[in-house]
Amino acid sequence: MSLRGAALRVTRPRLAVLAVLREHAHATTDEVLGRVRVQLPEVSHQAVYDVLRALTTAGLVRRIEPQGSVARYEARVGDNHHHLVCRSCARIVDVDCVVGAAPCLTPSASHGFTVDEAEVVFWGLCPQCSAPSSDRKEVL
Amino acid sequence: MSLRGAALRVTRPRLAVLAVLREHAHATTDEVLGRVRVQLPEVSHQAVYDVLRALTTAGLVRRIEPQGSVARYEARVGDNHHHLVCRSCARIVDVDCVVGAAPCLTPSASHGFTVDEAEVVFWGLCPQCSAPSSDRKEVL
DNA sequence: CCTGCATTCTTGAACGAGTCAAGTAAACAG
DNA sequence: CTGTTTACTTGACTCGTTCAAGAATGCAGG
Repeated sequence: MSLRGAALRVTRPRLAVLAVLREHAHATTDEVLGRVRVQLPEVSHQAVYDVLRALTTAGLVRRIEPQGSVARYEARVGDNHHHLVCRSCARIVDVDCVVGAAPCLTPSASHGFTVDEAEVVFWGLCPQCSAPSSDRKEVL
Repeated sequence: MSLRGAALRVTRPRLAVLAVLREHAHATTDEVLGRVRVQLPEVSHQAVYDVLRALTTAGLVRRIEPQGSVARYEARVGDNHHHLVCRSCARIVDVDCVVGAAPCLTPSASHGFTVDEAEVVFWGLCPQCSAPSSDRKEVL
């Protein structure tokens, strides 16, 4: 069990949050709370905040914050993958590391910084939203 | 005057905000407000929020929101440059487009998305914070 | 140089994601 | 089983940002 491996106590809320994130990537705290409550109706919102923070700190979960969105979480960690975000419907999909791999993740001039991660977000329109007159779902 | 070019009325608050951002890149709304008030003590915080939004919409200013930070603004626009952020002191510096240019800005699999922008944030430690025992300024 | 209207600014309240704090409950080492 | 440490519950609160109504200002046209 990954919780034990991270020296975290195994509790119902933690197991439930992990299960939710494995099923539903890029969920917001609120969405996680809602889904966790299907199984554990009594969990508090504070518990979910605490759990998400603990899991993030332990590296079992990754927190992302695309512009204009509240924090979202995903259970896919350790592979430094990136995200593609639709400007229209806010859909998020994972993309593997950009082509050419490593060279892309080095800034041209690092100004003396020791860089340990390159975070990439691709912005655009998803297939549904870029289709001329389909039943797109506009955000807002 | 860039304001006229963007079909925006020329007002004191707008001129002041633009001037501040040209001097101080990556300033928060609050920092902008403080600096603007040196010249125009009466401006309201709402005016600064409105101005920043108008300038951002007009493309005269760019809004960035690094993880864990409030919104920041910069007057350098149109060149899709990226940012290097220090995990320790939160310092932000600009970096030109990553090496190799264009190829880096194409996701390996676009899942049908029409991508129009690749936003890159490099995380690490600035020279001061990565120096062994200098007088680093920790954030927090 | 005026006039009038649309836009912008002032004032003050409200919103919402996230955090703090104190006390109760539960995990797990021994 | 017991005790201690770590989680969770409850409820208040912070802070960046937005909303709303009315006053002020920029500027096109006369």
